[in-house]
Amino acid sequence: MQHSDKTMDKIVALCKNRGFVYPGSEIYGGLANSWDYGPLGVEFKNNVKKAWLKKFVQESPYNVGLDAAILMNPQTWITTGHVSSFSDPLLDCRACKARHRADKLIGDAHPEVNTDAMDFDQMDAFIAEHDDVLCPVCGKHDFTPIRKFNLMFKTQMGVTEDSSSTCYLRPETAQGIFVNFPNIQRTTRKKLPFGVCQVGKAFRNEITPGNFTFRTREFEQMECEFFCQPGTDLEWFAYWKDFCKNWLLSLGIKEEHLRLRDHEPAELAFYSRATTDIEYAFPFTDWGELWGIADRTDYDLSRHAEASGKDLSYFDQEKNEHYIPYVIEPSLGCDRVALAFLCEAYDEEVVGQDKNGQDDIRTVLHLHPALAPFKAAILPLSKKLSESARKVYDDLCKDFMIDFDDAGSIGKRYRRQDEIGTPFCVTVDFQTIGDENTPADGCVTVRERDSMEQVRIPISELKAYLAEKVKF
RNA sequence: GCAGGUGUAGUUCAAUGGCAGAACGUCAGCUUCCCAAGCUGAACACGAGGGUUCGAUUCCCUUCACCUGCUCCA
Repeated sequence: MQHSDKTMDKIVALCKNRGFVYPGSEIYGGLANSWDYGPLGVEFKNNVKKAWLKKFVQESPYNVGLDAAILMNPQTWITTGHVSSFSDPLLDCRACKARHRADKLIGDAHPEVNTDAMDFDQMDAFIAEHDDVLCPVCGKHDFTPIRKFNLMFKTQMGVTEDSSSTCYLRPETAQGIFVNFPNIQRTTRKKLPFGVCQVGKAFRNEITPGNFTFRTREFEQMECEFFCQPGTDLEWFAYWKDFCKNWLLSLGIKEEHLRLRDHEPAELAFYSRATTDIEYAFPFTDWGELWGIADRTDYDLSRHAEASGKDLSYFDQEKNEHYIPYVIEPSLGCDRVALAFLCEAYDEEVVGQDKNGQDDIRTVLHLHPALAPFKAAILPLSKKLSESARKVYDDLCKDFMIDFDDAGSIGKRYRRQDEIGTPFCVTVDFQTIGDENTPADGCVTVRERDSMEQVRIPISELKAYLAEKVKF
């Protein structure tokens, strides 16, 4: 598949046109960078989540699920450092208007200075006193004061607006898992290693969101926190890297569109021992991060144990000792990976020439059947067959999400289904029901999206046929 | 938030200080019946607010959204 500059525009247009994704609050002029998943989009995205949960929970010998609250005790975010440091010390160059991070500017000019130990006022003062801290763009020393961008959404718990009720929308889902670690371990009687998986919304006041649903302020994460014995963490780190990559490949992402990028030591977050990003070749950028797989050591549980005063250690029966588990965190952006699947699936095929000799283009989403919004569409060959086709639909819809369409020519309906990624079209024809001369054969034609090949199948076998084809 | 750019049906494009057009798409009817056929008809747009003007989609201001950078890392 070749992506051109226009590819992303076309995908966005298709999304809006067919009901995958609409701009949020559109009738009021929109809301910056918010997107609503339409009727097809919600099916698709739910399928993405289902496929993730299937491999990470249902079929996993290690993992269990959780759905923690978005609103957490605000102390959580003080403990994690989000309240104080989930914000970047940004300042602008007055001369050229470029924006920089103050800690990076200071670090560049004075590598010996530990900016992590400085607060914003100290950084401001340091820059004012050292005129060798220069703008990397224009080389001048003329900066605005540091502006504080706290990336957390604040809200009030309770009806009175006093500060004691300040609450935050979670900026990551992970903490809901960490604070529940003892509960989950006790109730599931799981022994290490085991993981806890969660799909849920998180909120970040990004300075610059963009690229359709790639970076949004409200987004959905699919995270696993995998707890293991210290010392085995790097082994498990490698295991989950592989596992995650294979999940993407098994759902149709091509290997050449994926890249595993190990973080340099300097790039690592302060709590992380090792981090690898799985990146995808989006049409709008060279590589965009899909999945961050991090070795978080015992940082999170230790901090929570310390701050809460509760014992979050694990008792290892075999070794007869208590210890804080290490954590491997594969964290996947749900909206991002959904977008990657769409980009991967999008294709325009030349399927012949029209009557003017122009290329006849078939737009098709080659989605994995498990991800496709509709598994099949029931298409009566003629409107006279609509009633019989309805019966097929009524029966099949109990087991599958399917569509019914009897408007327009059969070719047009095939194209519509191709464009939304429906893997199978089932046509009910005159032979299916028979007439005074021909006995009914009770068969329908099943047309496959990618090959466009057709097979005749008895209606009685249709369910089993589809079930086999769409399983993941 | 800063700098630059862009806003006309769902989409792609027109035109205009004085009734905003087309194509494709959508819907209805007729017809056809296995890969965007045909005919007839219909619905649908000047991003929002304000100003100048007899009159603004057009000129001015504000705002909102989108695109490109800075920044961000799910």
